[in-house]
Amino acid sequence: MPRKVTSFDVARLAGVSQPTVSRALRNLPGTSPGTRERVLEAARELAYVTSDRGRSLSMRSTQRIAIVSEELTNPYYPELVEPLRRELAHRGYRTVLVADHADGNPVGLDALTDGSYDGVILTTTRRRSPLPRDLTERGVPHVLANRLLDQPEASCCGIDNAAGARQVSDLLAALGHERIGVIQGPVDTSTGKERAEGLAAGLRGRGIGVRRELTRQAPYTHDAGRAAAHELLRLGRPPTAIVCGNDVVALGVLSAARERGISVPVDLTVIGFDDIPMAGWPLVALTTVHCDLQALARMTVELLMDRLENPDRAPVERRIRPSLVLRGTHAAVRGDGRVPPPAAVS
Amino acid sequence: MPRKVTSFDVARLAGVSQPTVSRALRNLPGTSPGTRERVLEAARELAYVTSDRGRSLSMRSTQRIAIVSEELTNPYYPELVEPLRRELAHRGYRTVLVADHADGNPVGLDALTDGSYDGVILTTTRRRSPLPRDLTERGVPHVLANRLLDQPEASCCGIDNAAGARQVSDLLAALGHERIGVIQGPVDTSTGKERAEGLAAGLRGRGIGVRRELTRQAPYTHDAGRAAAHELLRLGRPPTAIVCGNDVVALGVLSAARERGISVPVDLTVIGFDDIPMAGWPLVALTTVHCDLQALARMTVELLMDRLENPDRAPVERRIRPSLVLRGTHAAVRGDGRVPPPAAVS
DNA sequence: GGCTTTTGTGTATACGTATACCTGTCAACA
DNA sequence: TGTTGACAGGTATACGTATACACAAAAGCC
Repeated sequence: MPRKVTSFDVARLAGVSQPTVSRALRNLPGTSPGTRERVLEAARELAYVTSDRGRSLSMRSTQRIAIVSEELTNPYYPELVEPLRRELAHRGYRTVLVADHADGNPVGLDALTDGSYDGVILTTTRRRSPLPRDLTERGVPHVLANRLLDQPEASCCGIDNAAGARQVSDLLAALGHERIGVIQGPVDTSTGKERAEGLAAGLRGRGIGVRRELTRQAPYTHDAGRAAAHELLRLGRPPTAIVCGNDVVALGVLSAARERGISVPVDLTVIGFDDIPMAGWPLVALTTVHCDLQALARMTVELLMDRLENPDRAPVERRIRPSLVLRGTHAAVRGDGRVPPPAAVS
Repeated sequence: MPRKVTSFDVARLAGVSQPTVSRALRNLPGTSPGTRERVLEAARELAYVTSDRGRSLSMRSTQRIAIVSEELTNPYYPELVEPLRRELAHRGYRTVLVADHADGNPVGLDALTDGSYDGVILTTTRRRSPLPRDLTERGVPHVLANRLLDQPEASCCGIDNAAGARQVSDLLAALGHERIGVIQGPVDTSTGKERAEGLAAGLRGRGIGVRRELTRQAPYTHDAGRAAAHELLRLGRPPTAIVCGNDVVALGVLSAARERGISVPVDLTVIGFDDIPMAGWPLVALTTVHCDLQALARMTVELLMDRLENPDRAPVERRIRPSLVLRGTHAAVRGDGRVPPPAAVS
């Protein structure tokens, strides 16, 4: 087993000193073309790769960004992480995913502050999470993506959830729905709170009230959405439409409807939020609110770069405007007229 | 902005030398209880966190394992990564996800050999990928999970795909299907090859032939499965059952069937492979082959630990046995008798 | 109470790279 | 031809931790 090859080995083979190797390999000025060529040749021959540990220690920078997220089994987050990764790679940073709740314990603050990362992107932060403040105190640059804090302690980039919810309420009003069920997300998340409040406000503006007995709260999972939907659908007078905290919950509602033999959209309208790819599959054809995660990622990374360069600047907040996507799970309330056809044959 | 606090700062505050701090914080023998207490107190007061860069450089070990995988937007991989992460965390390792094809280029070999990781787990390797050999040459311990190589160059842990495919063929034969469509995975993946061959062998054993005109090949995506299914379903005599390379492809087939107004399972039986969580949703209720990814992860990590401790031992191969899961997308061929009911109401 | 053995802690150094600084060479210029 | 300056490349050191080794003090032994 050959010992790991270092820049000293390359230097010896090329007949130069170690710093010259460092300069030549990075194309810094102050190296003659001939020497540079000899160094490159030697490095190639030895299959030399610069040690990330040595470089990081010496440069006081790892060129790595941590993305903190709940388990990736929620299909929304890979969709958010991928454009973030791409955007960061484009700027020369590697991305590292850090699980939010490793085996039940909250995220290890130490793991984020041990110098492994130049910055942190938080994606599943709760409204009152102490994590951003902790990171600030320890001097780790960070921004929030997707979710926001109650207090503007950090720069953040989110979706304009109120605007999205308003579009949903406009659609439901236009379709004549009045008994509207709501399965909102967790209230300790900004998305859960903003979407629920935006929907209530939008419906109120159309003269429609949201009734407490038709409202449920569920974490962002299929099973929670399914369970909540069963509760609503077995009521004496079930809702004619169910608005969900996000798409995954909406998929749970569709599962519940399937189990009860309720036809969507004929007997029940279901609306999601996020527009994950699955929502666009003909099998699902979910009417939902589309969020441009490319734009969200671009803006988030921009904000992070700003934090890295100007750590003391005041935090800012940005919003991406979403748009309604009409697919196959909405229809006018029964007896009210025509029903849109299901997805067309391609 | 306070300068990053080091073990020297802690040492000064505690009135000891830097090495004593190192020893005390790690509970090494050779430190008196009184001194240890003073050091811990000082570390707490300064909110000291051991620098990962310094420790890694000094210890020649990062306690990090890289998991190389295609984009996480394929729902299978988060399901595999999560138990791997858990298993590795249990043994004191952090996990880092490395994208297989960052922006189109093959995975950066340098990124895996720059000393950032103590070992590598490859999850989406092709049958003839040069990556394992390269890693061996550069002395980076590694194992394969899920997929295998043609040449046994590395330790690996996979599913017994042939056994799973045989169970599928037994089921189809029992249901009376004879015109069987196959949408197999990429032939340059071991999973694609083994499942297709296993199915053909199993059916042949039951006196059923797999016809070339009913066979398609598709990458492991929903859209590819959907397109292939449309091809098969618009044939003059379409198949009565379609066996898919994996669940995601099967979901594409279900989408295509929905688009064409074909009823599953009455008019078409669809079989997947993997049993991703989505397959169990009542909305989908996919009949498929279940793979125990917990077991796969446990075995994989075991193999990797063995590589870390005995780098020169010969590679080994392990297989996890899968099992058929009967849900709602299979039925006896039409006109043959009774049809199993769809999923029951809960 | 002299001897060895153990124990606690400090000193020196390694890990692999990057960079401030210094030196020597050579071209340009008067 | 002596002076200046640019430039190539070497020397020394920093980054933050871990550990081999030295050394002094304390403890055990007769």
